[in-house]
Amino acid sequence: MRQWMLRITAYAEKLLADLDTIDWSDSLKEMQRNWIGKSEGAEVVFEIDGTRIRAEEEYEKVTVFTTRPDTLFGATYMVLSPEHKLVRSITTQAQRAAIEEYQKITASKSDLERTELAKEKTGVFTGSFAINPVNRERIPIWIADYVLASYGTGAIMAVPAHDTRDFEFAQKFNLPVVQVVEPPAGKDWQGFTDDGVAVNSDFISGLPTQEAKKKITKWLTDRKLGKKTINYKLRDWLFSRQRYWGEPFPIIWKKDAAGNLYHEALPESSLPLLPPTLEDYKPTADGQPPLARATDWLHLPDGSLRETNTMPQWAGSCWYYLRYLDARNTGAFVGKDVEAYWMGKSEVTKPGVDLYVGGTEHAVLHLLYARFWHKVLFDLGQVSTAEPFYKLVNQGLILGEDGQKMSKSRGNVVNPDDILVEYGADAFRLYEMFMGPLQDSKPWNTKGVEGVYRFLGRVWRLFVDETSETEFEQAETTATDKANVKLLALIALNASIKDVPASPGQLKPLHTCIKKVTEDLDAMRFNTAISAMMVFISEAMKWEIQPVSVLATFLQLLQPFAPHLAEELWSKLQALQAGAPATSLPYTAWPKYDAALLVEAVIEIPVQVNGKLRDVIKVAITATAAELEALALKNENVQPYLAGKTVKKVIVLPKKLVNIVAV
RNA sequence: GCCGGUGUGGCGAAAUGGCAGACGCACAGGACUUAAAAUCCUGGGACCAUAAAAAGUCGUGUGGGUUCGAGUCCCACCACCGGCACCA
Repeated sequence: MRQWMLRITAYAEKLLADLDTIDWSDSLKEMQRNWIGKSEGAEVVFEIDGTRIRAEEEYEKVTVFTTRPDTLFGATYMVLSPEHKLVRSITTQAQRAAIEEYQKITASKSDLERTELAKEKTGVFTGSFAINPVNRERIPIWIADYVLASYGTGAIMAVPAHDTRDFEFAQKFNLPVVQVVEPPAGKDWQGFTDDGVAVNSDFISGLPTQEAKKKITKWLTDRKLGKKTINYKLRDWLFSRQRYWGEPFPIIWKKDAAGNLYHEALPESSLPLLPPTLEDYKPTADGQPPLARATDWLHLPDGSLRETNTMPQWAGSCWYYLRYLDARNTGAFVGKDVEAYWMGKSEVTKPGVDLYVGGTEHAVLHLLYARFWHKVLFDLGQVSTAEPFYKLVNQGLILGEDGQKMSKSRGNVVNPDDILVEYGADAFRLYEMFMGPLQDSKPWNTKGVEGVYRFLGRVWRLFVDETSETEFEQAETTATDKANVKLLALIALNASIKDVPASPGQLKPLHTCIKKVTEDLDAMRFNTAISAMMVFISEAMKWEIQPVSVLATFLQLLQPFAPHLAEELWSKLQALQAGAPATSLPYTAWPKYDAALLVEAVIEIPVQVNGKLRDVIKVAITATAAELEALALKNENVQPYLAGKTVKKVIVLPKKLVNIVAV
């Protein structure tokens, strides 16, 4: 079957290097690094003994990949993957049956079986020998399924003394183990896989691992027996599917004069290419993808044929954030100006998507694929930035009430719809933000929703007159038209809310709250921002008169957390404020706090003796270090702890604390 | 096995190296009520003590270390969560 691949491996290096330029969590970056799996090493060419008849002929050769070329002198055998193309030609007559049997067994195993049954090493000797290029030693060539055809060259040199897998294999099949690395004192050289010093290795003996690698790689390169190589675990991306639902490829197939097929991209003028309407979405009888059923669509007037594979689901998720910027643009996938405005860097916007919040389940696939597409578009000059998502936050998983992952089988699923009906969207939203840090996984607790629901109730009662609410409720029960919005007009504000200037004692808690909420929003610490608002409300409930200006500012702070409630109360407040323009909350300027209002005249200073708290004293904020020290030393709760001791030192931090060191 | 993260009351959690447990849940006591719900007030880490308190001792997974002072910094270990896993 002919399939399409995207050459993501060509971007492996950029995808890896640019991780350093983006603000993602370490764990996420690490997952991508592991997925890309860069490893530096060398390819080494081994000749196969007995594969030439005359001296002037070349031997058959096998190339292996190793990250430890410095251990080449310790290679005591070689392993090819069972699928390696040379296996057939080098297998001797005596070994042929055993080899073919082993290949058959391997082929019948799934990838999963091959790795899960990995405890015990298996393999078969081919009967042939390779020649170690550094010392001309003959080493046996085996095949074994612990060597993967898809990685490196599909062949390895085995150094059992310094590789765990090779060591296990050598033990099982009684192959020789030769030490070529001297570990640090106290460690056994057998199975030692870290860096050490080369031994028994001719011209690299005595060199530390890193230098030994360089020297032997150069030696091999000079003699054309090998070269420095970088390998990636990242594979090219199989990008076609044989089903209907997916974007069709804008590709057509033609025949040249000799009758050979070749393909061409559709011109930009015939984009976007839409899928044809089909009655039947199944593949054709002869195994063609469903699109082949649309004969009118399939055949172009000039005799060429359309590609019938479709793209996988990933295709859309790789660029949707760009299309969203300019979704109605019929001339391009996104307008250049629009793209530059939203994705480019400016004084107000960060480069790329400002903030991307998503779950870890996308850590390697979606997030790597999207970065790849974006980089291709960037190299084509179609987008302004090299990365799509400079700042990314993984929200934590909400677990069931039992602390387990929610799942139907466990029966611990909480349906948001039920919560919305019971407590409303504001309470639901507020609770999710209040539960704890955004990035953490944490268990759901419906009682906790009641807590924030009660807080919203307190906010409501701070603003709304109770008797008017009762009237509203009665009117609502008797009303014939339940949806009558005018009934809401019955709800009146508390008489204690007045358009009067705020006192310093009222401004201080307000500005404390503005500061905390502002800072916490920036750092996405929603839980502590909400806590600050709870503290403010408890305070404001104690006041006899609530100035409109103070409550209005509070609503601005509440708006991002509980938008519906805040907007409703805001509209009521505006009626009280003479000449206030009728604006909607999200369009008002975010409040600023006045640091001067937060300063305390008298503060509490903890007094410690040898680091232990003994008293707290109240002092003027202006108290000097000398005054604090004097006050602390003569403090009656402190005195007993100084009795019979000498004061060695007194640590005084004005506005902070006093610590007396006494021995 | 390797990589990343997290360990603080009964529970969710706070805490620029400086009063551990803010805020919330659950719980207990009280007020209002004929009663309940709702609401409001009060209490609360553990231990020891007491009629009740005060005072005291211990306390942020475990063991060390740095510091006048460590939940916070350093070293070792344990447990849990997530990811990768014969990648040479």
